[in-house]
Amino acid sequence: MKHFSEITPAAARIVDAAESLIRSVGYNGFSYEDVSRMVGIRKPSVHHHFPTKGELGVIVVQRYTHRFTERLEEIGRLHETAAGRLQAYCDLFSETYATGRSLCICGMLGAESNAIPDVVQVEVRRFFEDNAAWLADVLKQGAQAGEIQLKCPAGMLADYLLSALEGSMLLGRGRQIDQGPQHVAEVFLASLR
Amino acid sequence: MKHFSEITPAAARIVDAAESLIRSVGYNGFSYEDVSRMVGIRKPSVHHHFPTKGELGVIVVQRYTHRFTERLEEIGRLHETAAGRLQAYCDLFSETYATGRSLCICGMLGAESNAIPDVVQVEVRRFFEDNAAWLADVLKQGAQAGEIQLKCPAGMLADYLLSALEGSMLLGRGRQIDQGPQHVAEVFLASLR
DNA sequence: GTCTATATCTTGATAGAC
DNA sequence: GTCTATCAAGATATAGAC
Repeated sequence: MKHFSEITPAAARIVDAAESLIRSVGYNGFSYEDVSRMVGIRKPSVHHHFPTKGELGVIVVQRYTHRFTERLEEIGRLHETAAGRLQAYCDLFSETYATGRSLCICGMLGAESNAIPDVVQVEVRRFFEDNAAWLADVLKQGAQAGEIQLKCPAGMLADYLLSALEGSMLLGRGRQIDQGPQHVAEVFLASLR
Repeated sequence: MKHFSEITPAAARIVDAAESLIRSVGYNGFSYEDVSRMVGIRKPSVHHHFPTKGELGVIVVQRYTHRFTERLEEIGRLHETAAGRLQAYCDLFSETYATGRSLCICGMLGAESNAIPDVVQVEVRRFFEDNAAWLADVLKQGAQAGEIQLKCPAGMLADYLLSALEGSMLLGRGRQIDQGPQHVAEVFLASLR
C-alpha cells in the first residue's frame, strides 16, 4: 500500500470525496459508486487508484491524522497557555461541526469500529492515542505552570475532554441541531479554575 | 406501523437481534440475513414481522427508549441526591459498555444519522432530548437543594455530561480498550463540588 | 409464522482496450 | 488514467405455498 504523501492529484480528489463521505454517512454508508459520482470518473477508475475500499479508508485516515497533527503543532506555537491551547483545540472541532454538521472522521469510524477493516481500525486508534497524549501533555504543563488546577490525573481529564468533544458532535447531529462542541471548552475550562 | 408494546414473542426475538446488531455494527452494518441467522429463521420470516428495515429500526429505538426511561424513573425513586442520581445514570452507560464494549443504540445511530431512514432519526432525536431534559432537571434540583454548584447553566451541563458519556464509549471502542464511561461520573461530579 | 423461490438492485472488484 | 463490459455476492423486498 502506498503512503498518503505519495498520492497523485487524481488520487487526492478520490481521497477528498471519500473523506467527505465518511464524515457524512460513515464507512459502511458510502460506495465506490458514490465516490465515482462525486469525482466525476467511473468506478473502475477509482479501483485503479485504490484497489480495495480498505486501502482507501486507510489513506483517508492517515492523511486526516497527519493534517490534524500539523494543526496541533501550530496550536503549540501560537498559544502559550494551557487555556489558550485547549480553547484552540476545541475550536478545531467546533469549526468542523459548523461545516454542515460534519463529524470527526475518527469519531465516525470509532463508532463503526466493529464493522470496518482492521487496517483502518488501526489508524483510528492511532489518531485517538495521539490526541489523548497531546491533551494530557497540555494539561500537565498547565498544571506545572500553576495556570490550572487538576482535580483528577491529567490522562483522565484528557480522555474526558476528548470524549466530550467527540460526543458533542454525535449528540448535535443526533438531535439535528447546530449546537455542537461550542460549549465544551467553556464548561471544561470552568471546571479547571 | 405497530407499536413496540404490541409485538409478539417471535417479533421480540427479531428486535433483540436487531438491537444487538445495531449496537455492534450500526444500522448500515447489518442485514436481514444477519438477523435471520441470529434468530434462526429465514429472511422472508423476518420481513413478515417487519416489512422494511426502517420499521424494524424504529421499533428497536422505541423499545430502547422506553426501557431507558423506566431506568430513569427507577433512579429517581432509589436515589435522593443529585450526585447519587448522576452516578447511577453514568452507571447505566458503564454497564452497557462493560458488556462487550457495547455502544448506546442512539449514540451509534446519531453518528449514522445522515444515512438512516427519517423515521428512525426521529426516534433517536427523541431519546437524546428526553435524556438531556432529565439530566438538566436533576442538576437544577441538586443546585436548588444546595448539594452541588453549577458554574454553567443546567442545560449546558446536561448536554455536556451526555456528550462525555456517549463520547467515552465511542473513544473506548475506537481505541479498543475496556476503559469507557467509568471515569466520567468521577470527573464530572468533581467539577460540581 | 415459517418456508421456498425469485425479483431487482447495489456492492466491491476484475479483465482488458484505449 | 480512464474507459466499457462483466462478475459474483449480498442487499432489500415480494409472491405464494404450507
